[in-house]
Amino acid sequence: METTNAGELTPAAMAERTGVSIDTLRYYEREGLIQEVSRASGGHRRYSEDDVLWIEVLRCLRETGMTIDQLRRYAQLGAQGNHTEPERVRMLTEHRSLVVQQILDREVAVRLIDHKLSFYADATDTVGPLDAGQTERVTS
Amino acid sequence: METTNAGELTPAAMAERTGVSIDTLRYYEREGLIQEVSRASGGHRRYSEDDVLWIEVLRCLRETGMTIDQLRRYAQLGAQGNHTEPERVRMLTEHRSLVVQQILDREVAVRLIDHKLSFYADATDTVGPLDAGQTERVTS
DNA sequence: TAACTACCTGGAGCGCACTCCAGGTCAAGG
DNA sequence: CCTTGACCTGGAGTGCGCTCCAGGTAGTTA
Repeated sequence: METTNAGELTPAAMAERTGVSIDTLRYYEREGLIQEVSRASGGHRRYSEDDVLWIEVLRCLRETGMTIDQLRRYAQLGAQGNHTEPERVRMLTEHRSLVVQQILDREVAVRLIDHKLSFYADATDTVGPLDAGQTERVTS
Repeated sequence: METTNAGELTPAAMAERTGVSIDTLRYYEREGLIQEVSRASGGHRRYSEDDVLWIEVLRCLRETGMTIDQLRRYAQLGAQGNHTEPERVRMLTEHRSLVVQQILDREVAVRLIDHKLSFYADATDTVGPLDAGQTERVTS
């Protein structure tokens, strides 16, 4: 096996660590979400521990609905230096309120599901035809 | 204008009420998510108040990640009568735990964003070059 | 030396959830 | 009667985020 320095991860190891597939890692790099991944002899990628942290940030933002476009912008701002901090803060603040809203929406969803479940629990098997359709009453 | 009975909604009115576009309403119907929408003369759809409630349930489940395939299955179970209740309960219960997990994930995301924001707040404008990149330290 | 394995690149393909379009119908208003 | 506008249908198109593939290279193992 090709020698691997301490703290350096092969693509396979990186995929294992982060749960992001090798293809997706390359895709992120192509799209400008990850900069300058170092290379071993033969051109093989070697990811650092910092790369791991960065991927975890990307995934966290991505999984909460930030688009690839926005992630690219955020990454490029980071690469451009300190003067871009206000814009990065703006992006994070905006995304934060989006995520907070997602939480609120999902809390509503859980309550709706619970309501429907309690409806089914009450019904046991003595329900009439009114309950058979798509629209047993939802509004409490 | 074509006569509209009380409590009946034209496609345009339905879109307005539910925030779901006319095209998407038709798409849902084609896909079997909505059954037997009534028609006015000339074949124009007329949605009922029950349809409104059902669409709101669909959107609630859809927006929390239930796929069209699963929604179709859920809708068809509803149309098949009471004996499908156990399966519907199973689907809702499973989806519920997915949504709960989404909430937990998003709470983690908010904390991560707050951490990064507090990092920026501390930095004011006296930061060194170490902070410029993609990977200012994230782990507390 | 030959085979094997992990990785490389550029580019095509895919699944999902819509979204749009062409061409047509039909009731109401002028 | 003619125009207008909301709606109809079947089917094609779109954008996003991956995911896969062909053909090639470079170290390691037998």
